[in-house]
Amino acid sequence: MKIINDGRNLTAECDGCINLDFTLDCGQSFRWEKNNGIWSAAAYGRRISVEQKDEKTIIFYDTDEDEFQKIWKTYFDLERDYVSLVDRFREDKHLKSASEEYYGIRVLRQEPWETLCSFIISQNNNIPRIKGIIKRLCEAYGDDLGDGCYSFPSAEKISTLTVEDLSPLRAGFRAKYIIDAAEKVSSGEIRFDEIAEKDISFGREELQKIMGVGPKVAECCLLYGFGKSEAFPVDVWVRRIMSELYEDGLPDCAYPEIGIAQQYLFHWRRNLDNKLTK
DNA sequence: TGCCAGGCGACGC
DNA sequence: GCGTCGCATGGC
Repeated sequence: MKIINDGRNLTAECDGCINLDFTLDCGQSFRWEKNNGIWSAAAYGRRISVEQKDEKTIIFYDTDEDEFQKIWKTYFDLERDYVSLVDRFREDKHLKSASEEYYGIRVLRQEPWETLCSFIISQNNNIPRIKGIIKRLCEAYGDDLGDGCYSFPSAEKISTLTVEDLSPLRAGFRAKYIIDAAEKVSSGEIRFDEIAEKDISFGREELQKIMGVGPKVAECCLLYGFGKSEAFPVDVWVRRIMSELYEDGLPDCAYPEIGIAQQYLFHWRRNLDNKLTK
């Protein structure tokens, strides 16, 4: 990867297999918005805008090299060799179809707290509404970063709130889960540094101590928030894929990064139904 | 209109 | 341990 710094923006020449449209709108992050070809969001307390110029070139607006190295390189998983990884996925027929149709999906490395909270909100919910709830949460309790952009409110901040305070979010039964998560995280009962460091099974147990966090939410949090690519979230779509195509389990070529394989399969299967109903 | 959504907790057995 | 049900809300 080559970085060009013109003093204001950074241009990254990636190795390939990167598609922002797929990556930022494939159900792993709920905060990105596209306007005039430029994707914008807040992450890690900063506002960031990115634009894809060609199949390998991404422009990072309003950042600097230091911030890029510390945050965005990891956030966009730019150091992983997706070209080789997806080549390996192609050994399987269905994974080949999924990864060719959605070539360039990357699994983002989001903040653990935002990821945990977002996937608590995601349960028994649909993506447009998940986005709305998270947007209202950030606007109500996040920091104003300018241009109508708000940071994701910290666990400490949310732990001072009540279920009633969250009622304008219209999160329904999930509000009490958000509060419980905030309390356990801010008190140190759940420690993200330990989860990041230790084996995935430790993270599974720890996260499921939170009310409203079961196997699926924990798995999403470990995959998207802790970069544990061996995590494998099973939702209704992945369950369908498994029963329709992989009754005997995933193919060997999906291992050990089965979480990344899952992201291709999830998006592929979900959009198949969208196409059929249109 | 009714069905369903990137599930989970409570409950009954 | 495992199956079933209710859950808030609203997108389609």
